[in-house]
Amino acid sequence: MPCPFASYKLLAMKLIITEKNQAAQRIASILSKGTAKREGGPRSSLYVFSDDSDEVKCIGLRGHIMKVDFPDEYKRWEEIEPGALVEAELVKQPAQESLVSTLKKCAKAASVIIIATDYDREGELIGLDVKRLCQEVNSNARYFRARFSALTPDEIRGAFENLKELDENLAMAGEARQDIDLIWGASLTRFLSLATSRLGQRFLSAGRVQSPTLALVVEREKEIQNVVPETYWQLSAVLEHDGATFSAVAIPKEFKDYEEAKRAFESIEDYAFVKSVEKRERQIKPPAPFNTTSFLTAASNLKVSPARAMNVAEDLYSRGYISYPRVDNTVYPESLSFRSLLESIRDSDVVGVFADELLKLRFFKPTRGRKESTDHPPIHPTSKAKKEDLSSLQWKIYELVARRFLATLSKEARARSTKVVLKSGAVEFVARGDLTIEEGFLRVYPYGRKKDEELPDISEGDVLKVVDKKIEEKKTQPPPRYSEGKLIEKMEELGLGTKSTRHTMIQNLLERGYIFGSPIRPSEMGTSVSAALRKHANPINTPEMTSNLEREMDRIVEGEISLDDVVGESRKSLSEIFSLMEERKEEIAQTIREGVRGDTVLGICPACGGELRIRVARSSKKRFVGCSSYPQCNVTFPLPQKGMIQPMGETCDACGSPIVRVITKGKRPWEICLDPECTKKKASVGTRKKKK
DNA sequence: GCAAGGTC
Repeated sequence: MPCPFASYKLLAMKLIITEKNQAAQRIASILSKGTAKREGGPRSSLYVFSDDSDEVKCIGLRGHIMKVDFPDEYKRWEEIEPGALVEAELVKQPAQESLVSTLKKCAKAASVIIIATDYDREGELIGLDVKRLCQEVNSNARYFRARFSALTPDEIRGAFENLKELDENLAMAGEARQDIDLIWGASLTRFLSLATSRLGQRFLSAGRVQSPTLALVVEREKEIQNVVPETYWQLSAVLEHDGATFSAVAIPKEFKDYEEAKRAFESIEDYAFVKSVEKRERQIKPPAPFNTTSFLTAASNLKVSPARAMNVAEDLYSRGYISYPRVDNTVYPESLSFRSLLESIRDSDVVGVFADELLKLRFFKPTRGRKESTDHPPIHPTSKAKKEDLSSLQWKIYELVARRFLATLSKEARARSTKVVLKSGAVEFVARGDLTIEEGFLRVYPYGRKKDEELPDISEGDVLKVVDKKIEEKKTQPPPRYSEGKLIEKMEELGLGTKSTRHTMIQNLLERGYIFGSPIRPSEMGTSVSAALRKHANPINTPEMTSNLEREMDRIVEGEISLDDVVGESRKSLSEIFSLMEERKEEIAQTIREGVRGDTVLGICPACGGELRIRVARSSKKRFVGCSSYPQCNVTFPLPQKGMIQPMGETCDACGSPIVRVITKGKRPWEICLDPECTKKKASVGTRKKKK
């Protein structure tokens, strides 16, 4: 018998599901006009309110709610041929049991379920996972999809007044990515690790994003080593005018032939004649708003690694100081009120005064970046901050974000550049000056500002005294190694990883001992793993694997091809790779082992000039450093037993022993010289004690 | 103990 109250509105319950707590809170607040209440303690992400007499529950997930994995019987690495993973079935499991049960409990009572995850492919996938879970407990509910591109009242109301259907094809495209990443990554990781007997924590990994990223670093190192430096000569002179001196460089900048350079050099007279003076004014535009990549690059320039910068930014975000830090967008949305943002940071330490100044403007003309998307607004401060409330690193990041935001609303700077061409003997010289004449945004955003290079006031026809002249031998420079910031930029350019994962990828490569140092260099192990992948599993070593996958995913979205087709094809090509790789297993293992051995060389023995290597004591199995000239030389040093040891290529100026870096998971890397008796070390320990 | 992608 139908319940007589079935159509009574109070019995209807709407369930809204978002991808993160922040979105749930905002949506509940907007739709309820501020009346929504949090249910289940301060750390819960369930919000309840009523709307047109319906009860509404809004629940915030924490990213993906399901994870994909191999069935249990594939768990033990040693007992399964890695090649077997290529064809293995995949299973989906709840990623967070407690969230799944809360979700199901709410779904049971709901008549309408609205999926309001992020408006992107992964958001659609999370949505499909949610729908499947809810359908297990409630087959009668109606499902909708709310799509919004910002957590603003207009966008949110618009999305909920105009509900759509879940795009299952888009979700399947995400599922294809998940499957392919797991199949390729896990099978190749296990193959490399098993072939070289590196199991446990020392495993060797491979993946669609990490391997091409490692290859970038390895390739750059190869380029650097392959550069045959060309010698050239450069002439310069120091000139004087009214007591002020400046230097000028001869044209051409590079003399390839020494005799020619010498002849030119010898022709330089005691005086130089000013042939021309050219002055130009130019504008320096304020920078574009921060998205994740440009933020991480800027932080990297301040010597804060992307991984740390991201950690701090997430912390500042969760405490309300800055906006959501994972964004692609570099254009402020219309809905952002600059005036109220400026007002909310005007009491900040250091940067508040700049906000005050900007508030005097009648309207704002913010800069725009090239990337415009609708995910989130560019990173900006959301409330004032006091230095004393934050750690020094937190303050550094807050200040960077706040200054950048203020800079995007500030006036351009103006600079005057001067180019002076002079002649002395047979040689023409050029001197350049650059002077900021209007500071504009540079006052609030001085990062990376170039120093003024001032030239004295010179006019055409002047005759200046040559007070010094030089002929210098120089060498062409190899391309520079990547900084972490530059590597993130390069990854973005190549489409590798996402705003949320790029910094973690680099962190991974560092923690696994594939890369090290700043700027980044590959370890011998990283180089040999990359070489092995390039030779035997090349697709995973190139950015094209990602771009090809993107194309296939687009076809899934268009309904031209199915998830199974794409994953099936992918399995087929991986299986071909495996059959060849298994034949060459010993050869691959050999190459990588040589690389690993290469990394045990820590430097030069300060006593005999031999090689200091990491060794393992036969009896205690403990590692230590020993000299390659043993038993002639019996220099040994102890080593920390945990963590990765990497040579820094430097020696301690006090004891002459090599300096190494110790990397322990979860800790900050630290550097020490090998000699525990080193006087410098004792001194520094002493000062540290004093501080306490 | 594998990947990459979300988020805390």
